[in-house]
Amino acid sequence: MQLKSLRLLVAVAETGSFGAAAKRLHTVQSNVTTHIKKLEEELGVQLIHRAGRVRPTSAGLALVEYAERMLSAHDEAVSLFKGQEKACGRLRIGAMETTTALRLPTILAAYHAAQPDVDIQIKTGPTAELVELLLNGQVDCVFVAGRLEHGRYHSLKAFSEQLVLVGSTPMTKMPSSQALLTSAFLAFRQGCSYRQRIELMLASQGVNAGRIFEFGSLDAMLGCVAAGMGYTVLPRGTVEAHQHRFGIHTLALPTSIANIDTYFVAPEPETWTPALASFAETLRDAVVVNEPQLTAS
Amino acid sequence: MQLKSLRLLVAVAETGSFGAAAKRLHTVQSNVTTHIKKLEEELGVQLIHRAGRVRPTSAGLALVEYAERMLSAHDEAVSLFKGQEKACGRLRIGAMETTTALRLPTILAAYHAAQPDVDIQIKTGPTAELVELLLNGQVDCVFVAGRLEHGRYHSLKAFSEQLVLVGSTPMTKMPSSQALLTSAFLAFRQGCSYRQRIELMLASQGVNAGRIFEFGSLDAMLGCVAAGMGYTVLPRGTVEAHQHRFGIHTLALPTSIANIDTYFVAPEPETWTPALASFAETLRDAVVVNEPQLTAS
DNA sequence: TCAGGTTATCTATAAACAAGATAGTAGCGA
DNA sequence: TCGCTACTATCTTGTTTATAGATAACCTGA
Repeated sequence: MQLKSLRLLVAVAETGSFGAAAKRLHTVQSNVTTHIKKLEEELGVQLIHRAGRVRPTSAGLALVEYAERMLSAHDEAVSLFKGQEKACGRLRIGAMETTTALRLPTILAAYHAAQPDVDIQIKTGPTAELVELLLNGQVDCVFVAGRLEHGRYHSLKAFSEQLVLVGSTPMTKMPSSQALLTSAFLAFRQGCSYRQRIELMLASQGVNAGRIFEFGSLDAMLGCVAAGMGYTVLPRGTVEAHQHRFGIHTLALPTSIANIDTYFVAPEPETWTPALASFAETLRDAVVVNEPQLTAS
Repeated sequence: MQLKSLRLLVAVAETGSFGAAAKRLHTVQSNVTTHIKKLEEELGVQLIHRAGRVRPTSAGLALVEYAERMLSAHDEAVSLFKGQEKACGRLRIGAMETTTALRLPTILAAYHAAQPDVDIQIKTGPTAELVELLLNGQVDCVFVAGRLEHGRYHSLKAFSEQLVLVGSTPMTKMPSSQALLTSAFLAFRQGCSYRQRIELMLASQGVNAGRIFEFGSLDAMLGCVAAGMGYTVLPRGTVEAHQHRFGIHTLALPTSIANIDTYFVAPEPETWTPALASFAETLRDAVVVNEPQLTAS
């Protein structure tokens, strides 16, 4: 059973004529006859009343209903890839908690305005987890800290963040090693690249990582820092966006530790759905506006 | 885009290998490559990651979802015709009010027990209307009074009914012409063959059809007869089935007027869905039990 | 019965397909 | 780094299938 034959069957049922069906689908009447006949032989049922008025039999009518389901699914699938201008379908994005909170809203708003027919799904998690999701094909693209060395993946430097130390009291210089040792550190769960930076920072101060509490959400973490539970390390922009809600204070970190780049990573562009391609374009536009010195690889 | 290619795509996505997909669908690996490649060219997107693990790209995953919709519709359609033993789908039956009330329940119960997966739809109406429905393909088969002369239709004498005169008082002989003239007659709406019999009966008594009230339902009609509104003519069996609920009385009519045959009419058997074929069989069995002298044409 | 329109059949050409053989490639382990 | 293995891509060949056009058969309505 071929989609071509079913399309002809539907056309015959609708036009009530083999010739008209042939014309509609740009072929000749003899081919319509052949296709219908083949369908009938395949199913062992007469599908079309030929004598007098040409119209579908009960069996034909029943098949037409299924044919319409198949054809509409087919046409929808085709429009997923060949839809002109407007993309449709689904876009699954993986992003770090901080990126989701700070950077994505603007971009998603712009994207949704451009492509209202795309269903957007966001999964948040630490870098390592996101890379895993991408490798498993459970998301279409991710925003992670650092480019993915794995070949056959497309990386685009999306955002540059400045990490700052966040505490509950104003700071003018780095807390003493003693203060750091006795304080707790709050970080995202295992795998978050920011957490590595915390450990790096502590090491640079000659302090071994002490107690590190793990959090799943940004709000919870900042709330706890504000409550004096300890320190954390976050992008400056993220903190500033929330500073009016929490009683928190920041301290700049040394450049070598502070600078952290967020990359947009996705499989090769040849594998992109129009929805993803369009998202990458939206992202590129947004990045160019913010910092013209973008790097693709 | 062919169903065959989509089936291969799904198999590749599920097995994670071209060779395994080929084996599953009883073909060779080179054909799988060709089909997938053709799909990719057609859609302008890479569907399968070939390097390392063979797995679908985001685009491939999206297409697989549509493919599954198409294929399941296809398989369902095939099982509609090729399903062994159990028929499925839909059966649209047209029947007269009296047949529906008196004869169908038994048959439908037997049919439903045999074919539980068939959705049954009943449309009731007078003979002329039912024939119209059948000719238009809006029902799959009908029960009507009299065989359909139109060629290319399959007729089977299903039931023989004895029409009786129904009134609100006990009758031992035909009411007088005078009584008939001053009485109202209750009948189904225009097109009901029983109504023609009423007029025939009145004519045989030398009376012109007087007031005839039209009803849409049997219950309403019998209720009105019981209330003394007038006479009606109905199959004996139908009346007997309802006699305990209404205060009504019957009088046998002359054989020439009384005998009326109900036929099962459907298009040619070649056009039957398994659901309809199975129904015809159930009916034939039921008819043989009741009156072995059945006639098919 | 005839005319007009419609479907079925036939045929030659072109295209598509399936299977097998072979070449190329990535990943793995020594 | 070097094979080894398992996999996909490509090429070839014979066969099947699709297409368009011409023609025959058919039905319907006048």
